[in-house]
Amino acid sequence: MDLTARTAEKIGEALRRTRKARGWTQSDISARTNLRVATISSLENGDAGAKLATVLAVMAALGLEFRLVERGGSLEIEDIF
Amino acid sequence: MDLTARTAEKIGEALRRTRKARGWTQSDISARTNLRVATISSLENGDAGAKLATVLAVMAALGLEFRLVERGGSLEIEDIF
DNA sequence: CTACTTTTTACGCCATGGCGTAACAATCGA
DNA sequence: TCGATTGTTACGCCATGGCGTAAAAAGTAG
Repeated sequence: MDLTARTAEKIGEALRRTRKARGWTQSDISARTNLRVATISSLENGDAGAKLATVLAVMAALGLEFRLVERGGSLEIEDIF
Repeated sequence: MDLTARTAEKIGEALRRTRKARGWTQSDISARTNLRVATISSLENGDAGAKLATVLAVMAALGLEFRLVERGGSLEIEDIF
């Protein structure tokens, strides 16, 4: 699980994929973040208008963090192994 | 340039650092994104209420992209070299 | 097909982001 | 030190996110 994203859609997909990988429902995330299920849904569907705080809360609940990397960026871990 | 962030503050710092590294002013970013200088300033200062679209626009202007990685995650590139 | 779970969408409401514009503060070069 | 560039903050305005609540739609197990 390690996803690159330049768009809200990609971020949404990454969040949903990670959530599913955890075997969690949007309701689970809701409980862990105090965000409504509807908000989680909107975010996973690529709402670019979502607040940064919302994204960060969901990411924290999923145990994820952002890494800001140069586009077309540096050495990939896959390039080594 | 490769920064990890779990908070709006960290993201703001990363954006500012990258912008400086490019030798650009907030006005330059403003021109490339159609966001006001004030908005860039707010974002760089860690506004968690900023919209995802705003963050993505600035990142695109800086040639950055997000990578969603597991927290305390996998092997760091620094661990290898 | 049916019942249950999960996700999506809607309505009214309040809070706030980002806009234009502008002034103020801070940083920097000569 | 001073003028100029860069960055921060403010005001009024409009648009919209996220809230509570609720219902509809989609997905899943039996």
